[in-house]
Amino acid sequence: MNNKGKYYITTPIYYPSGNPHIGHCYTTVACDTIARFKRMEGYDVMFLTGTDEHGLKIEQKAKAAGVTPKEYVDPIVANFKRLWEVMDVSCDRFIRTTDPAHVKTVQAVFKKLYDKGYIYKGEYVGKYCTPCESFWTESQLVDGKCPDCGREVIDAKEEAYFLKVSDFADRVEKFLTETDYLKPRSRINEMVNNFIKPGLEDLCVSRTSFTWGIPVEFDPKHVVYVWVDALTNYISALGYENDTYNDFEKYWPADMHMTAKEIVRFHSIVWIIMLMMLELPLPKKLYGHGWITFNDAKMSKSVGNVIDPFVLVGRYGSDAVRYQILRDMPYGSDSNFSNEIMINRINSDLANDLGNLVSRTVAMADKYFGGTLPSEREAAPLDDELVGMARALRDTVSPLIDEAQLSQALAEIFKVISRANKYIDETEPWVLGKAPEKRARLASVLYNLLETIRICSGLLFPFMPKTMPAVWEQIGASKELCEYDILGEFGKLPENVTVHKGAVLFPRIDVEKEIEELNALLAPKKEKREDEDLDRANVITIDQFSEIKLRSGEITACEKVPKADKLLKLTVDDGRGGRQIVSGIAKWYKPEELVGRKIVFVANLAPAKLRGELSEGMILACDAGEDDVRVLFLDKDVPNGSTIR
RNA sequence: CGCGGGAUGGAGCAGCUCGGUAGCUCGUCGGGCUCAUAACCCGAAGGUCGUAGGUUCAAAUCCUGCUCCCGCAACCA
Repeated sequence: MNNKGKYYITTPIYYPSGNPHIGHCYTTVACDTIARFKRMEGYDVMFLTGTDEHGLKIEQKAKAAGVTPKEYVDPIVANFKRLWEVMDVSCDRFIRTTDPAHVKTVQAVFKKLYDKGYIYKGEYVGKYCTPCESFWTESQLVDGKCPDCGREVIDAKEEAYFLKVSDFADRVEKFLTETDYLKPRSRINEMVNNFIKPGLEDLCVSRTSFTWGIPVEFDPKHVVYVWVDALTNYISALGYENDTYNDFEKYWPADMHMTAKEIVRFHSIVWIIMLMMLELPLPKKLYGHGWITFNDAKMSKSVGNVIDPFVLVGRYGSDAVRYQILRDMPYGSDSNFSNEIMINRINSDLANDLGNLVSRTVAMADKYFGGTLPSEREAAPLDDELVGMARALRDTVSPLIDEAQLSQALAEIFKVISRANKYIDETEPWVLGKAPEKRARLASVLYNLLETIRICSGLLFPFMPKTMPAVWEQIGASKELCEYDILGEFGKLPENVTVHKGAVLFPRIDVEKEIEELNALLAPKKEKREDEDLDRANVITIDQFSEIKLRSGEITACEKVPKADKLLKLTVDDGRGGRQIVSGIAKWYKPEELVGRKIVFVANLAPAKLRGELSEGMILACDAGEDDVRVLFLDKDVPNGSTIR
């Protein structure tokens, strides 16, 4: 194997506020497959993944759970690592933003950008509302007053550092439109039209309102905020500005950053600008993939449709899960996931086509030749198409891998597998087996099949690293015979190859039975327990509760807020002359359904402007299952304005 | 008129850049085969290519209007 140089590939670092889900699996497994393929091709690969552990949300969750942020995050990070092990993810390095090396790099990068004048302490005149203790930008103000409480605001200097991204707008736009960096290309317009053309706003890169983060060295009451922390992982993990690692020179720039589409924005604009500021080489490719959706809804913890990857792997094996999610994700857009889709895919492709092809081929070699092929051969024109396809396969697949077109790559491989199944029908080995004078012809047929399987399984190895070695064992191929260099050649198995019948590679799954069992298993009891634990850990006193003034009220008028698809504007009789409340329930209630109904509202909530409409209070409603919300209605005879306690 | 993507036989998708036979996978039905994990192979049924116009000898493909879905952004107090 000749060395072709280096290849650096990264997943995003994941936010460990909850356990990993199937969406994390997709990105990571896709990168793993590419990493394995590039290694096979002879590249010196660095495959990085990790976790992004700082931030307000984790600080809050930890507090609620009564532990330190690090204590909160550690077991979740361990879960990520365990999942990657179970999924056969061959990452070379795992970076945590809490690693001392990363901390050191972020501080150095922050200082460097500051020294170069790209990071500055916010000096624009911020508007500050003293009672609310909140900063506002000019554009957020309502009639020049605090959008929260409507009171006067004063000029104040915001204590935050900003990254001066605006100066680089032209250069990033040029980079995005004139290079091959961002894929799929349709995202380029999206980025340019949405974020660059309207004018890039300087990015807030430090916070003083929470402490769970990397302190700014020269101004320790600030912690570094999100993107400067998170994006820097791609270079801190190589040892840029730290001594823990030392392969920055070797691996940077990245050959492939892969992310889901929602953070393409930060990887295509902010990251590029940061690197320009640091005068570092720019990464070569960013692929923004779609989401795995479940019944057409975005994968989300709150909707409760998370498919536990551990359960799936436990039932079908890591290779089958890897195969399905990679096969069904179209390039650049979303893919739908359901138990049924997964099982059907496993059955039809892996069990029926691939597994069965291996099984029938090996069985025939066993039956007709006692497992070892004789060396006589007799070719026929019928062989040409299959042999041609198998020989060309490697060079068809390889460029697809470079473009992260994994689904397409699998489709190409399975075309050949399909052709091989057809070839068996055409050549009718069972007929040849009955005629002693056709021995040589039969040997050729079986040999062609075994060779086709060798090539396909070799190319499938990066996708399904656990099962393919079992295939090699069965067709009598050593690992060396499945190396990349000879996957483009036909006829590498020894003439007198010996097969070994083995266990069924991918057992067929009984769809209906399996779905029943899965549904029972995947009932969302786990989520609920987590919620309960949080409730118990997060108790308040009766005094705290009584600070919230709940009152009854009657909706006397109701209309949609224009240009807002979630908002309804309610006029509520509160027994004191009435008030207006804006509520985000337009999706579930029509205005006319609400008029005349009695509801519960929070009477002492700070007023706010929503989409230009004043809202004084909040009406109570509850989550009612997946994507449904029900308002709490009261009996008709409750007087308006009564205290609720 | 905030930005973008989509609407193709029962399901999921390709085709549209460079107009001229609507293709693939799954499912359904019929047949073949028996080496194989009731798997494999062949064939058939099934599509006004969202809608209304326009350009053209000819439009799924180009142009215009409209409807509906889906992301992002704003907004769920």
